[in-house]
Amino acid sequence: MGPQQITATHEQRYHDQHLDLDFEHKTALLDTKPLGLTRKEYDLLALLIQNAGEVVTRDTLLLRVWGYSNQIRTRTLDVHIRRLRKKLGEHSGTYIETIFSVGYRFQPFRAPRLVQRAPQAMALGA
Amino acid sequence: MGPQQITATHEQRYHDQHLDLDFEHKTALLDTKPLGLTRKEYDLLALLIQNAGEVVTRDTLLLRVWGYSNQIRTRTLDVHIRRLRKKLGEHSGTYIETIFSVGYRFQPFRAPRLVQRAPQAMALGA
DNA sequence: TACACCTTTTACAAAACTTTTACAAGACCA
DNA sequence: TGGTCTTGTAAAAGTTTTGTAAAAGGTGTA
Repeated sequence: MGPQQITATHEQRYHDQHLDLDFEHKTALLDTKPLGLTRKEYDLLALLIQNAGEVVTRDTLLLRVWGYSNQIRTRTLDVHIRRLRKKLGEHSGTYIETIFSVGYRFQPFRAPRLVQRAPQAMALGA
Repeated sequence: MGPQQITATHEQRYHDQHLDLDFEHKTALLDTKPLGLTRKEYDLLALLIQNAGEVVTRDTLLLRVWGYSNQIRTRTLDVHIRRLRKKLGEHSGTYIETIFSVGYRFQPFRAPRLVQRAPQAMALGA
């Protein structure tokens, strides 16, 4: 089995084991089923995914998704993050990470390393 | 049974299990019965079908079917969609999808996947 | 002209979506 | 550990978009 098959170049799509985003058509699938994101939810997720692996600042998110300039106090980002996580279901924990006092980070799915089975007894002594 | 028989090439016809459109003669059949569409209704449905599977923007619909340029506020599209759905009857729900704040999408009919029967016991051990 | 049919508008209801509010829970630091 | 700041959450409030029924407006035709 090669490296994780994650296609996240600067192209039209994001793809990993569970999640598929089509940036051109603005659609999102989770385990092949439409995720049913609203527009803001999609924009938010897309921005995070386009910066997968990197922290995206709250300020950046509020600016890029909402057009809010700095210094606006609102909880709408948090609420949208929450709804996104809800829709991502059991994988939300591994996907969207909170960076305290900074922002959020999307982390591409990585299958848990397969548990290495104990090698068959091979007369290794002991 | 082969793949779904949907004929939607760039030709003269659309065909699926219930619906038949003849683009040349501008006729529409639902379960072999004439659908009795008016001209605008037909144009609307035809345009949606010619973009089956993809979202067609309200703006596009208003432009291509009505010749309306942007920024015209009218509910006529909605009214026509409604009458189309009515004529499509019980299948309207699966055919014409609303994409909130964007437009509509025609989705070709797909028979519900047959429930896979449990395979006969095959002595797989255990 | 009168009728039949089709299209558009109007006005409101309903649904979908977004933002705020209020507070709980969690994280960080002295 | 207590205080303070940040994030999570549920629910309410607000906004925008779509659905719907009915009326009004057009168009063609006998």
